[in-house]
Amino acid sequence: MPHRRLPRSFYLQPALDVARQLLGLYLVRKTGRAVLAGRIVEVEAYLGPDDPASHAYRGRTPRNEVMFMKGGHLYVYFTYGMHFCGNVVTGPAGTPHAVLLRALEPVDGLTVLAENRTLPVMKLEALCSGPAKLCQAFGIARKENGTDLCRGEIWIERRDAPLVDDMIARSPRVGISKAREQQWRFFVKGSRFVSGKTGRQ
DNA sequence: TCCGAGATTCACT
DNA sequence: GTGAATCTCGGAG
Repeated sequence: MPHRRLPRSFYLQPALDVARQLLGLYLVRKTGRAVLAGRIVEVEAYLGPDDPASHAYRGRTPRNEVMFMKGGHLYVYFTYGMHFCGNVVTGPAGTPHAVLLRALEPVDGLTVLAENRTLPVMKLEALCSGPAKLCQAFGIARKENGTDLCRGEIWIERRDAPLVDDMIARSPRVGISKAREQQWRFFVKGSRFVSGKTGRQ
């Protein structure tokens, strides 16, 4: 199957649909040294004004401006004083919905991915098993905020057949205190690469 | 294996 | 000033 960057139309769908479909796809970044790639195994949807846990719940600010762009852009934010997290913006312009990339299964460029982590990473499972870890491994930081996944050197592509529903699980989102009742976290059932304790769901 | 706390910057109230 | 869509280490059980 040819490796192909996903078209804009994919990202213009509702956030929950994009989140579900992102599982099993590949995040790719081309750098001067290598091609980095990881299979997406865990995501969370954030639904803007309808979602108290979303950064865009209280409207537009300089920080969340990228979320209001049209789908297909990358929203990178800084948190806890030391971490970056990456989101895929979804929906048409003016709809501040996004999908947080929470965990990847490392596939290509493993050496570079490991070098990018500030601490030595002995286990493959720990390389990208968390939103801040995968951003660090892929070198995603402040200057990547606003990157267009349809044009830039970072993109998402399909390599395998889509996952069937049986392989996907849902749960409440992680690390937030609001809207805990919403099951807007999606992950690949049984994957060793989801965040948290190995194998735990 | 589980739980508690430190690290450390920024945006928003 | 406060708390945050987190990660890691160290100590207790």
